[in-house]
Amino acid sequence: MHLTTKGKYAVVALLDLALNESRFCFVSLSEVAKRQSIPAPYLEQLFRNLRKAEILEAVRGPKGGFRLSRSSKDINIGEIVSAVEKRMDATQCRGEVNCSSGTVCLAHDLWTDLNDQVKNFLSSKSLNDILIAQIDKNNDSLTQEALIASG
Amino acid sequence: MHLTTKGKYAVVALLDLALNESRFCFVSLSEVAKRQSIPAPYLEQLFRNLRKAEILEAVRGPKGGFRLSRSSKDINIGEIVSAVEKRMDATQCRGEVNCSSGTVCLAHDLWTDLNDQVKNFLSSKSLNDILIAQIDKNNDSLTQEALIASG
DNA sequence: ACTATTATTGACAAATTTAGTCAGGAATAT
DNA sequence: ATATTCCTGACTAAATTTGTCAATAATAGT
Repeated sequence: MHLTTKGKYAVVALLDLALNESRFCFVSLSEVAKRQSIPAPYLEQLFRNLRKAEILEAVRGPKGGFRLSRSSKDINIGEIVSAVEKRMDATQCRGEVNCSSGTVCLAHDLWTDLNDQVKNFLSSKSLNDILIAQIDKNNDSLTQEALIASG
Repeated sequence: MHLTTKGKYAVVALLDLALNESRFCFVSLSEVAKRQSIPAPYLEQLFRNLRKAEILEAVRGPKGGFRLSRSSKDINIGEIVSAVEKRMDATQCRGEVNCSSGTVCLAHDLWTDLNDQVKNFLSSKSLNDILIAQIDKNNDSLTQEALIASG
């Protein structure tokens, strides 16, 4: 089970897109890359995968760019991560499929369960959920600061 | 967050040890390695870490070998995995600690939560839990077979 | 004391994966 | 036309994982 910068970059980039897109406006890859400090050519690779997974839509040319192909409420973190990560599945015992045959893999169910656990967690969160949580948090800290300042 | 063969080998090896040890008998590394098809010199590295983490005890010389330093009920999968995996922590945003300073990492809490999720799951399972589950499973399938055979 | 067995240590090497780069091409608004 | 932007495939470098090796230390049995 591998969660690398790919998955993290992808999620952050999509959050950035969700924040900065408007219905009729596409956001260029280079803007996102710059704002989030992600190497642009690297992000291209990731966006490629996200487009294949029908999470992103693109338009070429000037004023072109990317936008989410669905509402941020209907895109969950799990699908983003598995669109860009190739080895997210923890099930494979040493990469071989015939794990239960031959020598029994004593821990097979353990890894299956862990896998489900992670998958369920990531699938239960939408892009929008993350944004809301972040905004709430900022408001709280602003309120805190205001209270302290006024205190 | 990386779960590699190291973590999997370690868990399987300890399960093997738990199954094959008796209170006064140490099991040699090479036996475990052979039974579980793990390259012995590689397993040495892992056992080194498991001993440092005080999960294993060793005795050298003939009739020497390893055994669990505690009851299998008191060893959880989480500590085994973190004894051998160096990058299990998913929190770090691109490896940097100062994530929340400077540019805000929009997804920071997400990865923290995921981390907790995995950590809690793995810590909640003891070696013994896994063994019991496996034994129950085998009994069930034996019962199934017996039922089928008896027609 | 000698021998065989087994763990201990540190360093090394190969294979794989991740992370990042590059050059050229295709679409499109102006 | 031209500049902008996405699209594609291939490539490189760095890091990590996986596995190996050789020499040493401890100990049981003889």
